[in-house]
Amino acid sequence: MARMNPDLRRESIVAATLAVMQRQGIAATTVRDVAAALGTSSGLIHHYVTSMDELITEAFERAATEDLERAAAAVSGGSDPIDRLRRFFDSYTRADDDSGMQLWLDAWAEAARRPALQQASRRLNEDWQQLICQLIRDGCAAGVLSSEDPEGTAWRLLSLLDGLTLQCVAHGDTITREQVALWSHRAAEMELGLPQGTLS
Amino acid sequence: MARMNPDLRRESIVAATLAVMQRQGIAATTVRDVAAALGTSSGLIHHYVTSMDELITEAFERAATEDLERAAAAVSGGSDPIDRLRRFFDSYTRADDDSGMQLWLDAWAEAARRPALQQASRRLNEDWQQLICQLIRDGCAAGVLSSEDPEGTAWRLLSLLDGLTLQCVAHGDTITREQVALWSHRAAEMELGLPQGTLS
DNA sequence: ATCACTATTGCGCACCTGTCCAATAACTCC
DNA sequence: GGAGTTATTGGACAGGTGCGCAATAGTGAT
Repeated sequence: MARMNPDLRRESIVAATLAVMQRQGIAATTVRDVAAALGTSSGLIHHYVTSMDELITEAFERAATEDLERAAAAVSGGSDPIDRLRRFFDSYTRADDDSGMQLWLDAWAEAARRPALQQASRRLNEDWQQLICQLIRDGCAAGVLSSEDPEGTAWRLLSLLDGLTLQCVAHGDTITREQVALWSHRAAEMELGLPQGTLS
Repeated sequence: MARMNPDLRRESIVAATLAVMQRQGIAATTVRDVAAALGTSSGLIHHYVTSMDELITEAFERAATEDLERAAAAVSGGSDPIDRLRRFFDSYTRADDDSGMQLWLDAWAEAARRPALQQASRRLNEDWQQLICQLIRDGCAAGVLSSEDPEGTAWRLLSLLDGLTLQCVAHGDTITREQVALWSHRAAEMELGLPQGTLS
């Protein structure tokens, strides 16, 4: 393989690791797979990364952070709180494929055994909850929706989305993506005192 | 190791497998670990079981089925639907430790790579949903609660419980068991047209 | 053109995995 | 007691794992 700028090389390693993780799952991601995906040798990976654990955590953290930023971008701009809420559910529900969520399933399961991964996963979940919470507070301030416990409501909505998507990804089509969207809308309408159908 | 009745032996192998799975996680459970837990040799395991995959699926299926039956037992008897609902949430929320739910996290993550496990997991989830659904229908028939979509409501409540418990188990104490109970009660009250505080 | 530097290689090491199998030990029945 | 059955053993096998390291090749400065 041609020589490469170290920063770019490290970048490409993390990117390749992420791709392998999404395809094969965290537990089945090996140094050799990542090297093969890059068309290089396994030794090179260890020249840039001290351990496989560190690499996996870093790749997950990057992917998850990008997801969050995408959601944050989706709800920014346009000041109608109801519309921002709609856009939030859209960005969560309309993932291109299941690999993103499958990565979360892996991370949750592995968290108990990988402290660094647990810390990253935990922090990112709290950020998601804060994103929803802010959306609710803004809507309350604007007077278009109501919640007597924005923090709790945000946790309930996030957990419901996680739980529904989980069914979707882990069990094939026990429930469909359309149902995830519809049902999370219904729950949000109940939580926020909105007329049924406002979000769908 | 002393000779043992084949049926009892098989029983003990599945039980030992389950114990190892709960301690180390599904992915890290090996034939040798199970054999060591029993104080026997690894060859013995394969004398009773055709493959490791089959063994893991069987152990998970047994543990999960027992959980479900415990919940079903908790809601049977006593005909007050509200009280049965309360008992259901109690039995789900008051697990002795986290290892039971951790097993579910593992199963959901592994489901994508183990078809037999996915099938078992899927079927058991549907059974849980049916259990809740029947509870709701009974309450509707008795006129003490209302739901215009019992199937959907059951999926939402189950997914919410899964999502909340997930946060609890995967992320330490991001949210507490008490909050899981309280928040799922709130959601159920909203879903079923019950006055706030009915279930807590 | 020669040098120092370092990105990259590819193999070796120790260890782990599921599965299989001949040998052995323990039990039952005659 | 001897014979037949089978539960149990312990190691062999082929393959996989993360990691380390001497050797190599490409690069920029002198």
